[in-house]
Amino acid sequence: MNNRPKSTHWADITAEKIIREKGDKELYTCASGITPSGTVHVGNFREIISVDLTVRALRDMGKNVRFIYSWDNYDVFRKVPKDMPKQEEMAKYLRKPIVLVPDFLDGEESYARANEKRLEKLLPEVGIYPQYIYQAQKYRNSDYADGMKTALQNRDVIRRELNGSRTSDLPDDWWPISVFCSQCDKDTTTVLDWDGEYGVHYSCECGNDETVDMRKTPWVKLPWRIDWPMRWAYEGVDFEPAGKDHHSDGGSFDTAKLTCKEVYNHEAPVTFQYDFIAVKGRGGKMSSSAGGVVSLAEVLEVYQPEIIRFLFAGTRPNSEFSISFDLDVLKIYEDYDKCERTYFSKPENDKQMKKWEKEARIYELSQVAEVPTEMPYQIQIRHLTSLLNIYAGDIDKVIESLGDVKPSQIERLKRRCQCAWNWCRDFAPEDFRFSINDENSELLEVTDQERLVLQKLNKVVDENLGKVTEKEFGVMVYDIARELEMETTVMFPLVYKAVIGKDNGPRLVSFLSTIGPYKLRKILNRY
RNA sequence: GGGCCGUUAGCUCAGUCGGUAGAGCAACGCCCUUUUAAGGCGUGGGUCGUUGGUUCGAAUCCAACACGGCUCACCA
Repeated sequence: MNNRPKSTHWADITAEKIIREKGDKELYTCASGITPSGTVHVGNFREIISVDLTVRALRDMGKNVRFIYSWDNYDVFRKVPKDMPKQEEMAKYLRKPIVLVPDFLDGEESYARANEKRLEKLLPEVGIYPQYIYQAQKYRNSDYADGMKTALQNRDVIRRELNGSRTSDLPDDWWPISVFCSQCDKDTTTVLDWDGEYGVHYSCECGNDETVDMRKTPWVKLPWRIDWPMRWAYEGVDFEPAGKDHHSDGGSFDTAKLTCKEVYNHEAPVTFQYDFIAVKGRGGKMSSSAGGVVSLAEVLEVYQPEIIRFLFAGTRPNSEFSISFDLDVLKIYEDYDKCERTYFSKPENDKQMKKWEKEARIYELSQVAEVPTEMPYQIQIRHLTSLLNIYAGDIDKVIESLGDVKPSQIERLKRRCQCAWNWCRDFAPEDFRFSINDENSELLEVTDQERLVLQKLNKVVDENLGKVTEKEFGVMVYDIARELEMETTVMFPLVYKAVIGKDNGPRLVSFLSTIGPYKLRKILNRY
C-alpha cells in the first residue's frame, strides 16, 4: 500500500493534502468568502467552485465536510462602483459598512444583501450549497469579542508581524482593531485606548468620543489581515484557497498564517493560489472598477451549468483561462460532449484507462447533481443554432423535430437549447442568425433563368422532399444546376436569398430538408 | 526589489508517480455525383525557451540564465 492518489485530478490531490496535513478528523471545514461590494463576478466564482470541487473530493473519500461561505458585509464601503446609478447618493455612504448602504437598484434591504442574493440564488443551479455566514451579523452580535480581545492583548506581536512586510512601520499608537462610529456609522475614527479587557475608547471626526464594550457594542471589528486568521481559528478552517493577490510573499495570506499560529494558536488552513479569469468575446477586462465584470448569471445565459463546472473542473486552479462568448463557445461545448462520450465508453486497454480515468473524473465533478446513468442527448451546438433559427427560437418545436429524444433527456436538452439560442441572439457572429421567409416576405426580383431554378427546385421539393432519402434529394438538387448549366456558386446564393434572404447559409441540401417541404413550398410557390 | 506562473506543431494548449512527443483548430489530401456554415476518413508538421547537472533514460527532477505575464510591498 502507498499513499498514491487514486486520481490525479487537482481536487482529489488537494483533498488528500488536507487529510494528510490536518489529520483524520470527524469534520473538515472548507471556507470561501468575499466582500459583497459589487457584482460577484465569475472571477470570484472561481474561488467558490474551487472549494466546492475540493469539498466534493473530500466527500468522495467518505469525509464529513462543512462548506462555509463568508459574506464580508461588515467591510467598509470604499468606492462607488461605476456601473451603479445614483452615484452621488451612494457616495454619501462611503466609509460606512456595506451592510448599511441602501440598494438603489432592486430595493433590497441593503446594497450588500442585493449582491449576496444575486449569487445565493444562482449557486444551487450549478450544484453548490454552502453555509452562509454574514460577518456583519457576527460582529454586531459580538461573537468575535474574545477574538478581538486576543488581538488587543497581542498588539505588539501583531504589529511586529505586519511590519515584517510593510515598507513603513505601523505607528506606536496603532491598535489591531477598527471602529465604526456609533453616531455617524463611519470608520473615520481613532482608537485612543483600551482598558485591557473589553473596553475601547475612541473618537470620531464627527466629534463623537466614547468608550464602548466590545461584548455589547456592534461597532468594533478587526482589520482584514487580522480578521482572516481570527476567523480561521474561530471556525476551525482546514482549507481555504485564495487569489494570487493574497498569495504573494508579504501578502495577506502570509501574515494571516503567522498571526493565526502565534496569536490564535491555530494552524493556518491548507490553501492554494488560483489565478484570475479573463473574458473573451465580450470586450474589456474583468475588474469591478472598470465595469467590465461578467457575473455568473451572464455565464449561465450561454453555458449549461455542467459545462461551467466542466470549465473549472478541467482547468488547474493556478492557470489563467478565459470565459469566452465568441466562437470558442462552440468548441467548449464540443469538448464537453467529447468528455461525456468518453465517460460512457469503456476503455479498451490499460494505457487508455489512465486517460479515461482522468476524463471520467472531470466529467463526474462537472455534474450538478448525480452523474447520469445513461448518455444525455448530444447534439452539436452549431447544428442546434441552425435548428433554433429555423424554428425561430421555439425550443419545443426544435426538440420535437429531432424525433428521438427520450423523456429523461429533455430537461438537459432544453437547457442547452436555451443557452444556444441566447448565444446566437446576443453573441454569435451575424452568420449564425437568420429567419426563414414565408409567403409574406418580399419577393426577389429574378431573371427568367433564376425563376426557372426556383420553379424546378419547388417541383423537386414538392414531389420528393420527405419521401426520398436526403442523399437522393441532394442528387436532385445538384441535377437542377447541371440541367441548367449553372454553377452551384451561382445557384446556391439564389436559393439562400429566396429562403432566408441572405447570400449563404448552412449546407444547402440538409438545410432544405430540415426546413421541410411545407415551409419551402410556401416560399417557392410564388416564383 | 520580493514572490508566483508560463515558455511544447502555424495557432490554442494537454502531457504532475521520469519510460517511444499528444489533441483540437488551421493546412494539405480523400470519400459521400457536393467548397457555399452542421458529415466521415487520412497526411504532413516539433532541436519540448537556453545552458549545465542528476539518471540506464528528462518535456517531466535540480541549478543558473533569457524572454513574457501576473502579484505584493496602501486598503480589503
